[in-house]
Amino acid sequence: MNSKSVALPFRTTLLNWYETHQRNLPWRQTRDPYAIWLSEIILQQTRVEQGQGYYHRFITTFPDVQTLAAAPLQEVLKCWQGLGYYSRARNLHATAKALVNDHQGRFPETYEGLLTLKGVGSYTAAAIASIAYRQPHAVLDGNVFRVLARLFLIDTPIHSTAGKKQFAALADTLLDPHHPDTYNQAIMDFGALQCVPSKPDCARCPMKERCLAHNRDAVALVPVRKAETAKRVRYFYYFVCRQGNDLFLRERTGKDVWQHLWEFPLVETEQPCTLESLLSSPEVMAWLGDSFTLHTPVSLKHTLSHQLIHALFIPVDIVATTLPGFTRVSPSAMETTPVSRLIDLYLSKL
DNA sequence: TTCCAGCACC
DNA sequence: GGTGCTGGAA
Repeated sequence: MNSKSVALPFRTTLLNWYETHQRNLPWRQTRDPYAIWLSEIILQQTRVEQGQGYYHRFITTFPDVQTLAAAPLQEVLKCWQGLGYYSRARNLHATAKALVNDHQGRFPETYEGLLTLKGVGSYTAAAIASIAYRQPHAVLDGNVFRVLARLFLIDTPIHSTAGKKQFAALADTLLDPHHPDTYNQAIMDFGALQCVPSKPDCARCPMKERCLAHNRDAVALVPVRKAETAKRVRYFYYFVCRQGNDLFLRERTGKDVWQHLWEFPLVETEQPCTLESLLSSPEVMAWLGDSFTLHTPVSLKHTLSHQLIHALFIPVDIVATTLPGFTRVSPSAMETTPVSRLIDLYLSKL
């Protein structure tokens, strides 16, 4: 295959399509690296429709890198609550502080410099370099993998070492070096709107004549991904200790999900267990004290990328006014306390 | 109810 | 290579 001979007609067709189909997104109205960086971090693993509301809240609350750096992490996490992959918010905050403290609040102006930022990998570095600085770096996100795998009928697994090399080389050949910003946004929009993951409308596709997957009836077969590993199953028993309208929570620490988010007293097991056995454990007895009132437990199932959590929320009115190791949180203080989607969902059902 | 899409770090 | 989330489509 001679990639160069297909690059020009591909770019032309793509840019023609983009002129009439491009999405109007708020972060496309700027070349401010801060705004572009913020939008790209939010959009990692996140759909544009969901990301827009968060982007608006962030850019309003933290209009520049100085404001973000000066904010407490808890405020950033609260703004991020519900978006998932909370390390993105922690890295966002850490990077803002590093930029302000060590680089006068200015962003690196090269791809390699951008790569040194926490939370910025090859995709995000290429996106910022091309969109904010118009440097010729091809982005390779899920959309681009899909478009290229279909057009050139590539069945190399996209995340294998060989696949990454092959797709990166191809993407670099196709990139329009004079308009890397427009080109990159065009191919991502093309993947998001036209060359969609399932049942794309190939009859209306401007690329169909030269799409190998379409011509060979193999659109559904590519891109190829590696089989994913089995999910870990965990059982969470949350004791929702209540003192009047107040609740007791603590911050999650350690190398696990939901770092720095807050939660109720928790017993975790690998196997399901009975409420009776939990109530006889010394830890739980210490939380509940001698006199308490149990209420009907609420069961929720929560799926994470590599885990399945069976959660049981057990509301208990307790007599004690303090719980060692926990913070007593009033309903109004809950408004500023970041919690996981799981706990948010439980609270919303009350 | 299940499946699936979407990057970075350790 | 394993791990971190959520919401919308199927």
